[in-house]
Amino acid sequence: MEKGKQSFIAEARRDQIIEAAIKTLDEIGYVKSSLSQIAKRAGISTALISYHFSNKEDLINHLLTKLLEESTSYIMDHVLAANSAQEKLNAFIKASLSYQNTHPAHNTALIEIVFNARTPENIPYYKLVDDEEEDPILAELKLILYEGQKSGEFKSFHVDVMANVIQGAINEYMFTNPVLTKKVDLSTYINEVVHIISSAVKK
Amino acid sequence: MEKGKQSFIAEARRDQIIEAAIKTLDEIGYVKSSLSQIAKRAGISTALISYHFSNKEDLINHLLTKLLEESTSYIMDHVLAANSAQEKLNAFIKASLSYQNTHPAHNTALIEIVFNARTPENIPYYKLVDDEEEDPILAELKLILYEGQKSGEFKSFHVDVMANVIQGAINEYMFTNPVLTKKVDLSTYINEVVHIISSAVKK
Amino acid sequence: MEKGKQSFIAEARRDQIIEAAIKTLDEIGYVKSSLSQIAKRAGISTALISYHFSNKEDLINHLLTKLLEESTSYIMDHVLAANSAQEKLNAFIKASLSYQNTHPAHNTALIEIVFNARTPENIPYYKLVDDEEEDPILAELKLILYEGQKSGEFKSFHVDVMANVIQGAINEYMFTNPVLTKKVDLSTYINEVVHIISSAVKK
Amino acid sequence: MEKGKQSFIAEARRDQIIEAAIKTLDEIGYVKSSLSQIAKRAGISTALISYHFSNKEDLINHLLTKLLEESTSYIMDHVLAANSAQEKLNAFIKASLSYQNTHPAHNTALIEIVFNARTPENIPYYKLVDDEEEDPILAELKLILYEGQKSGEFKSFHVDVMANVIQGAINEYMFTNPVLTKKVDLSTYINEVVHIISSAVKK
DNA sequence: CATGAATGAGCATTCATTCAT
DNA sequence: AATGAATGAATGCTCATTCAT
Repeated sequence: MEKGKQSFIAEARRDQIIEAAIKTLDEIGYVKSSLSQIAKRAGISTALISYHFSNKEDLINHLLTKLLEESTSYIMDHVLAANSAQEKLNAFIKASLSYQNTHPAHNTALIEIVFNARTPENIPYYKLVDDEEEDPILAELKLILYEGQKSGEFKSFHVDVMANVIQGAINEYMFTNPVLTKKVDLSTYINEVVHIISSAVKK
Repeated sequence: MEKGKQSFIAEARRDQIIEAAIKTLDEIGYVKSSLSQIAKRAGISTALISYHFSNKEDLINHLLTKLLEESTSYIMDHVLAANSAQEKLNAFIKASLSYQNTHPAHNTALIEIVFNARTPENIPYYKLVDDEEEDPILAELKLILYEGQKSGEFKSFHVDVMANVIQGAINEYMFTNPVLTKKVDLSTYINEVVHIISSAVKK
Repeated sequence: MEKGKQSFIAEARRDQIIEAAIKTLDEIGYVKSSLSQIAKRAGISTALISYHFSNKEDLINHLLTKLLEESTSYIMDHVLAANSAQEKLNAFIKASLSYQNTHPAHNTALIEIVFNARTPENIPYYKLVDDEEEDPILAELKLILYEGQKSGEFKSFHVDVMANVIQGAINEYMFTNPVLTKKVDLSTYINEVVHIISSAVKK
Repeated sequence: MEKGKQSFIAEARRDQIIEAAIKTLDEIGYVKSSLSQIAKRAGISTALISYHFSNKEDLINHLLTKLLEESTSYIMDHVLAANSAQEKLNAFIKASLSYQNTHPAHNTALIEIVFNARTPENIPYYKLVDDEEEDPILAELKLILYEGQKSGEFKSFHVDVMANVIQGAINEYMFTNPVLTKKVDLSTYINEVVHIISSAVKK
């Protein structure tokens, strides 16, 4: 398995570069995150990044995919462990918010990319990612809400809007972290949001 | 009053530059919004921007202040016209969301700055702006909620969290504009959010 | 004429850069002629070249245009001063060869560009320039030959081929300069070529 | 004879690389012909080129030697088959021009190298190759002219200049290929040049 | 007040070359 | 013999800023 070994080394480097990119995005933000800044944090030359990724865009896309997959699977795992629609919804909220605390750098990196990167046609990523087909998280949330309505657990409401309100409650916390955290710690925030949303959907 | 006249001209220039900056941010995003791109849209030289603003950061900060004041006063005006806490809350939600539609370029520019700019110490603006002291909007929202509770209109809930949930519901809409808008138009979204939040706060 | 003065300065800089580019091409060849090498010879920063020319390609094209115009007018001036077809032909050969001696750096720069530069579509310049419509020199040479035949000074021959043979005799000298020059100096070469070509065209 | 076998393999590799280099030069020109472009066309790694040639310059020089030897022997073969000086001269012209048609890629590669490569001292190759000692073709051409004069077939003329004129007539055709070819095909060009030169040398 | 001219610093990327395997 | 991995140097180019006019 010579080849397997070789790709293992390359794969390890790519992972290392991606981790360094996350660190860079977290520390100095998207605008200043040049290849040389990433290389510095990875302890390698900038040319090596170009060797392993065809483009800066290519690197960013790989990074974004990784971050999305990671957060998605984290949330999915917790949702799948729950049974009723209400429990799944609570698990969804809790996991989404917990992820921010357990992976702060990854979370910041995700924000930095989504709100800064643009396609070559100048379309911001934040106007792309919430496409239902491409965002399994949003799809899952809507599924939970639909099923809860079908099973009679939840009352009637506009699913798309409710999903957006829930996502907003989750996302808003991570943007306001430092100030709000002083007053409201994460577990309190989770409990309160779960309570507010529960009473908004429960029959 | 030669000096007064000069200030007036200078002030007009500064406004012109700021308007061009808004247009630039809206059209090509923060990352590509160089001084020369802004100057091109203002029909002036880049050097003139440097003359009127000590820094690019200085320009961005003035621009941000203007955008915040503008949206703040827009929302405040609508809130002040309402009477009961519930009416004020509804007005707050409606005005916040309407602003996105009536001032799309300003709104996009605001997002671009908040999520891209960082202080010299590399602290992202989105971790700064929701400081209660600096964000009169958030303060007003909390005030509405407090007064509603005091007057008995609203039930008991965690005001900081509820304020965050409401802000989240508002902000989330503007990030997901293109996809969600196809399904849910603004007035529907406003009605639904008002309904959801109302039943979450009403006694 | 403020504006005239300003463009005069800019024009002077552009000329200075173009002269430096000629020197650079002559000294180190096309392949190594980077903007920084040109800037070094001009005693300015590379950024200033980018300020005055939109592109490296743009600079090269301006340079090429200048070199072609210069050599063309040099040759034309001498041809126009002659009367009969034979005299014009002799003047053409003499002037073409003399130009190489009087403007050696310009001549080398011309060769370097023509044989090295390629269009974005990868077509070498040397397959472009000898287009009759774009190369007034070749057109003039053919005209002389045609008129000589019409007036009865010259005998019958294939004008396109004869023109090519004459151009070849001229160009070949400049590629082999150092070696041939040791044996055959320019005036000897001119005399001999004039003699050879004369007897090839004369009736 | 292990070593002999190894040399044989190595020699085959070197040839393969040289062939790939010719293809590369023909397709994308000297400036863009990087080792990686050559390696891609050879189906090997760039490192292997560095293994078989000490330098890029070394590769270019081997390639040039090969191209020169090839065209030289092609022309020589045809010249040696002829008898009288006049026949030899005609064969020389015909073979030189035919080679361009029968080996177009090799011919283009030759031009690309000769007009682009420079020695470390920045002397262009086109000012080197026509050294009589290093260019057996030019030597042969002069020999034909000398012998023709000695045998009384040719009249008196300056041999060095005449050789240059003939070489110029040959070389010029390959630079102007696309435009001239539309009007004058190769066999016509050969016939006309042979005729022009014949009457220039014949007694 | 306004600009054209100018620059140093930084950018992403490519290159020829080296080296361990 | 052959390669993937790695790098320092160089490329063309853009940027925010300064300055003389």
